[in-house]
Amino acid sequence: METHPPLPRDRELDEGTYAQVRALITSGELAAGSWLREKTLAERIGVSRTPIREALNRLSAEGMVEISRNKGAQVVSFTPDDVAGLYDVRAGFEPHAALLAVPRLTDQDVDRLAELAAAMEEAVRSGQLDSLSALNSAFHGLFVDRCGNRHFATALQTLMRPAVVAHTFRKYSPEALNRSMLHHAELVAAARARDGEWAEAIMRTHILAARNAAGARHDRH
Amino acid sequence: METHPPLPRDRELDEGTYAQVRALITSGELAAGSWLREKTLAERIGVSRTPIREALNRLSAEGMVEISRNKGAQVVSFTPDDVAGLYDVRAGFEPHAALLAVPRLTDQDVDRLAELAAAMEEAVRSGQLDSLSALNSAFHGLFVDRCGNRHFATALQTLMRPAVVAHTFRKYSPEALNRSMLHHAELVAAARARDGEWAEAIMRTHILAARNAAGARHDRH
DNA sequence: GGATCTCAGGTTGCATACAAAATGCACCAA
DNA sequence: TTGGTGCATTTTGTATGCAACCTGAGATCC
Repeated sequence: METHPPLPRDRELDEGTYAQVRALITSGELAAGSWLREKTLAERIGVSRTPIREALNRLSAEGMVEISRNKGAQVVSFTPDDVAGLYDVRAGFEPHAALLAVPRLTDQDVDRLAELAAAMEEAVRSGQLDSLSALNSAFHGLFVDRCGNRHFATALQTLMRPAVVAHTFRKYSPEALNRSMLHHAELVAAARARDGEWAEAIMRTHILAARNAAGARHDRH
Repeated sequence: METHPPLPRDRELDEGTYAQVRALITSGELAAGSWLREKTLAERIGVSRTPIREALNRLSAEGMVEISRNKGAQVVSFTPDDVAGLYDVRAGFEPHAALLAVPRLTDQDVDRLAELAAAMEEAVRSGQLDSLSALNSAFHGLFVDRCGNRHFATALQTLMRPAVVAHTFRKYSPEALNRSMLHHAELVAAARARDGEWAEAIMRTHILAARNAAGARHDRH
């Protein structure tokens, strides 16, 4: 008996409801602070409330949305101090991840980094600042994924995902934007040389520069 | 006999399905690797499958359980390398959390730390090694919670929660166990003096000692 | 005898229905 | 006008039913 051919319509479920809701947030379609109504999202994505609730719970655990009991979920909004804290912490964690990851990178990984860096430069040239965020988080995410420690990776992703919400390249001056691209290129070079310490150093530089570019310097208390 | 010392119920008390499921894991009642059947848990806790599913999703996002699609959830299990990696990362970042947290502690916070440290010593004296894990994670969690950076706190908790599953004081030698208690006492002293740098130093010592006591030394490449 | 197929049991994924809680607004009184 | 009160609507929280899927045991075929 030949089996039923699988209905060829499952392409719309790329990665599931969770990814779609997250995309609505990272794309900026749902701004920081806006409410995420279960029914609205359910109709928009075309599923029932149940998978929406699961997605919101997961996003809440990851820090991208905040849920108040019996009141619903809203996209996290950041005080300037939150943003500053985020950069501080990233400045602490991500260079360490780079140090761990670089010696483990495959040649394909390095090529992918180069590809992403090139795509970002192209995006800057053509003024497509919106697509930068996704590329940038893929670039940084690769270092995190390859750090060789499962739990460090998930913790770091928990840390970085809300950063995507807060981070916008639109605040950058042309000069800062250019410097950021140079950092990416140098990270690729360090990766290609499999020099973890070099990567660690430039990553730290990169994040501290970003902290300034985003106007997120801390006032020392 | 007095078997009810001030248990760590400062956060959400047992109200909440999530907390109850987590308690089953942290208490060791559900060992690493064992399956978490939704129906079984639902009957055991006395709710329907829906809140159980939400709890499992959240625990999955926090790294304490692993969910395979259509197959169910199981308590996360650790390779020795995972455990070693966890200690490495904690050694890197928890001392920093202590440095940030100590100047912000209230007097009540310090009293709570002292209370927890005393409860742990009592547990050691009476051989109740099982209750140590919960007390210990409450103790460390307080430093993390008070570090003054929301995102740093959630990331570190994501990192530490699975560690609770892996961490067992049963591997400790009596000597190591005793040293660990002394570290806690010294952390309380540093906290009472509001000396962040002292706390940072002893916290780092504490974690590196724990790494050895748990037999989780890395081969550094 | 060994491998494959079929089917039954059980488990998860999703949709729907209902209960509980919160919000907003009209209305009333001071 | 202003402040409070009660009701109606909206929204979330939970329970339950059903379909899809995975797993394992027994039958079947070579």
